[in-house]
Amino acid sequence: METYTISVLTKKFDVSPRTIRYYEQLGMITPHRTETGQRIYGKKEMTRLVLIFRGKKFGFKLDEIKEMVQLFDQDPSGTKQLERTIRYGEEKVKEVTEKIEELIEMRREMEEMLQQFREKLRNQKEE
Amino acid sequence: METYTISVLTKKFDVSPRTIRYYEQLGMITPHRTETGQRIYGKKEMTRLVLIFRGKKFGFKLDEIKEMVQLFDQDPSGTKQLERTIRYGEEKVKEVTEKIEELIEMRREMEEMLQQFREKLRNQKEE
DNA sequence: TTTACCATTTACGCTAACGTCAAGTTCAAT
DNA sequence: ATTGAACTTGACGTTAGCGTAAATGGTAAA
Repeated sequence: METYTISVLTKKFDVSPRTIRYYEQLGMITPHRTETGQRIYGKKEMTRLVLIFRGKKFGFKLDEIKEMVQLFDQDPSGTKQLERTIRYGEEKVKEVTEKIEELIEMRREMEEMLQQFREKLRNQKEE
Repeated sequence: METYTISVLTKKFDVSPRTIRYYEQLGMITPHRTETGQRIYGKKEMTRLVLIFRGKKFGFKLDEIKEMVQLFDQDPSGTKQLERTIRYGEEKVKEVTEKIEELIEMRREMEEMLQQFREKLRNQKEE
């Protein structure tokens, strides 16, 4: 079984140890410990961290990310729990879809302006 | 010519006056004033604010947004300036494109997990 | 065993992006 | 003319997300 120390993670994700411990403090990850108290991170923690940093990249707040991570990671068993999870997940998918659409619109507008600048540049060069 | 007071903007964008004034303090908008000192916001400020709030939605920091807004709004005249603006703009478009692609990948993964949960739910209901 | 590094907890510090008074001015309606 | 809402400028307060320093303990190689 693959395990990592905290220093390995700081290199893998290019963040400080403080950052990793802070996420633990918020209850987003729960690494095991050696007898002497050193943190050991397994595969589960790794996948969580990947989700966390991806979430951060898109401007989600840490407590939003915490919700999402817990949701997609705790493997709900009860029927009620399953249904709740699915509903929540569908909403999150919808939110992401909206973000995507707005970003596409944003890009369209940016390209329009760029096009105008390009034409202006052509006109200037002709004279 | 359409103009607005600050209270109209707070309703339009659903933020506090403090927020609007803070953006002015950072030099992101520069509303005109009446003789008594009241701020008046015109069309130009409106479009800037739209850009600002859109940027915020995607997790850009205010000073990043400031750069982008100034860029696409100052209508550069010199040939050198134009070329610089176009290059910068193309880079921003590229960044946005990457964000879009990653978000799409994220959504794909979310839907995969959801699909697994749905199947699990079906299996539970059959028993 | 010493050197050098990696780990731990505790705790105070810092910046961004506002919130929240306070104290005064102006506007709009009665 | 008065009243109340909306505006103004300070200035201090707050929260998230870490940074950083201090004091201490474990570990691996020479």
